This record gives sequence, C-alpha cells and structure tokens, in this order.
Amino acid sequence: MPRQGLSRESVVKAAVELIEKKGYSAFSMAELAKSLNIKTASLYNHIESLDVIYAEVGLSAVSQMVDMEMRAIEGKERDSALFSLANAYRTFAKEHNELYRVIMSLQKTKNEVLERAAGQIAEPILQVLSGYGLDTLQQMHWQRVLRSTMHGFTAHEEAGGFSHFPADKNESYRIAIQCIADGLNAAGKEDYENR
Amino acid sequence: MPRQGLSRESVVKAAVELIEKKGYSAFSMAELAKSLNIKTASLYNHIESLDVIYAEVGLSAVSQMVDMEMRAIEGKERDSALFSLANAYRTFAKEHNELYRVIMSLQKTKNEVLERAAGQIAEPILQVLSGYGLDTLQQMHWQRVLRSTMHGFTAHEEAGGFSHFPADKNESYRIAIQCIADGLNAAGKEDYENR
DNA sequence: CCTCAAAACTAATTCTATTAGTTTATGATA
DNA sequence: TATCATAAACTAATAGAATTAGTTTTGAGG
Repeated sequence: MPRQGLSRESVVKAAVELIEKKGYSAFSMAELAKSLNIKTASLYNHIESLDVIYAEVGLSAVSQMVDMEMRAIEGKERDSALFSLANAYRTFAKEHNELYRVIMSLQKTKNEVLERAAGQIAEPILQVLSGYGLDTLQQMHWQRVLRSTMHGFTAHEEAGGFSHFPADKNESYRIAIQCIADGLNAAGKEDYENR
Repeated sequence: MPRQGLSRESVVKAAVELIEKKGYSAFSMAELAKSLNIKTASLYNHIESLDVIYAEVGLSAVSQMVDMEMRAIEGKERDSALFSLANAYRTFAKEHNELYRVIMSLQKTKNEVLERAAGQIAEPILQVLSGYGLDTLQQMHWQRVLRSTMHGFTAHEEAGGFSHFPADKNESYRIAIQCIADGLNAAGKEDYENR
C-alpha cells in the first residue's frame, strides 16, 4: 500500500528484467506485479495492456541490439564490417535470446511505433552495405538477403534445429556470411561496370 | 451425445483444418471441440493435451512440406534443383503459413518424435546438395546455410518485415538463392581440387 | 439381452488478462 | 496547517484458457 515511484518506464524496465531472468514463456502480468510488490490490477495504473508491454519491451530490445551492432561496425568497412555486424547480431540473439524472441514476435503486431523499430533494425545493415558500391535497389535486395540469413541462422540455432549434426556452428555461420560477402563484392563490381 | 467415429487421427485432422482456416492464434481446445460438435473435455478421450495436438499437427505439416519439396526437385539437379527447392519451400510457407508457424514453433518442444521431423526437413535439402560434390562436412555446413536463408526470408516476409521497401521480393529471394548457388559451385570445385 | 468399456457429459480447479469500483496516500493549494 | 483532488494502490468480479475428476450414456460383443 505505501507507494513506490512507479512509472510506465519503471514497469517496462521490470518487465525487461523479468523476461531476461525467467524467460518469455514464464512472463505474465501476475509475475510482473509480484516482482514489483503490487497486485496485478495495479499494473493498469501504469500501462494499458500486456500487448503494450511487449511492444515497449521489444522497442527497448531493438535499441539495445542496434547499439551493439553500431559499436561492432564502428570504424570498419566492407567485409570486416560485415563480419562484425553478423557476429554482433548472433551474439545478441544468443546472450539475450528471450529479448530476441520478443523482437521477432513483435513484427506481426502492426502499429506506427513498430514501423520505427523496423527502420532501426535496418540501419546498421544499410550502413555496412553502403560500403559495397551498390545502387539503391541492390542495397534493398541485399539488406533482405543479409537479414534473412542472420535471423534464419540464429532462429534455427536457438531452437536447436542444428544440433543433430556434429559440425561446428561457428564455421557454418562463417561460411554463410562469407557467401554473402562474395555475392556483395561481385554485385558491387557489376554495378560499377554498368554505371 | 450420439457417438461419431472419432479417433486420435480424426481429431488431429480437424485441428489441422481449423488452424488452416481460422489461424494459429484463434485455435483453442474449445474451438476444436466446437468444430467436432463435442464438449471440450471430451477431447481428452482422444488426445493427451494441446501440446500433443501441436506436435501432431506439426508432424503432419512437415510431411506435407517435405512431399511438396520432393516433388519440386524430382528429376532436377544442382542449380535447377536448388531453385525449385527454394521456391517450393517459400510457396509452402506462404500458402500454408499457419501450418508453417506450427512447424517453426515446434522445435523448442523437444522430444523423440520431433527428432524424426528434423531429419525429414533436412532430407530434400541434402538431396539437392548431394549434386554439388561436397564432402560430408561441407554438406552439413551448406545445409545450415540454405535452411537459414529460406527460413529467415519467409519468416521476415510473412511477418511483414520487408514491406517497407518498394523492391520486388521475388527478386530479393532469387538473389539470395543465386548467392548460395554461387557459393555451392565454388565450394564444390574446391573440394574436387583438394581430393 | 446384458455387460462393460469407451466416449460422451457436467462440474470443478487453476490459471490467464482485464475492468469496475473503492480506499488510501501524497503533493498542491487555501 | 488543514483540506482537497488526483494518482496509485486495493478488492472483487468477469470471461476465457487448459485440464482433471467423476458421472452418465451409448453401442458393440458375448
């Protein structure tokens, strides 16, 4: 009954921490309320709904992820930047895999706020691609190629879909990114010749 | 109250149909029971739990998907087989996207039955890769690369993550698969020279 | 025709999220 | 300092989820 300085922000922060600690599936309004020492219904004085909590948590997670990616590619170019970005992406997805799930579950929930998030996610990728001398259209295509591979790999890895074969996952990932690097370098050369 | 010839199989079949028609998120034991004209509790005479239903539905979906892939690559080789496989994968994920979600949500639920499913999913992929003259280890790596790309692309596409840019998605996908084709051909040549 | 198991039922439990209505605490104002 | 309004806590209730226990009914085989 005594009041603590709760706010929308602190509730979201608590949600982030709870999801990271106990996992996405164990998360509920009841658990969140318990972690804040209030009753479940009291949460609604600070936030509209569970969906809004997920949206806010996802937004926060996107920021964290993009920050990490930006730091990873700082001062780097082309293949060096590409591998740093790819490794940062995978590392984030591994170290914060519960948050990563929230990000990925987010996309279907369509609203204006999440449009911004989508832009943020593309940002570091486009920055890396800008070093390869592609025209705008090619950049869009390769942005999709790179995102697909990074997400697809981490999703399978996290789900355990790769564990049946006794081959080094780091090496698999390196091959995937090297494949894209080769493709990018070839595409860049073509665009250069065709200009 | 009059009995119909319900069985575990017919319940799973009804679940598949309901999920395809109304969507994964609208599915529930209550909805399934309603579609079968029985009470919710009566479902438990035929199947153990919701989780088991999802597992069975996922298994059935994997079969369908693998069938479609197998038909797609029949009589084809190398790049031709690769593109057919990739297109079949994406087409299935689009046309049966609710079932595809079940497949993907499945993997975390770990048990023996799903190990088999994982094997089935890899089957057509390995068949295509076998035409590139890779050694076993390389085949494992490239199997992961291809799966990652196909899943990552369809996941993003289905989630709407690609719609912000006015670029043709078919062409993006073609570029992604061509990139892998080039990588495969180069890797195959290397393995040939090193033997 | 009778019996028995399988398959339906009802009713209850325990978990969700959410809303309505009430009390209490606290900061601002008279 | 006393009052007052608001924000933040509360309790209680609703509606829906999965699941279980216990009961009735159905229908096929002996």
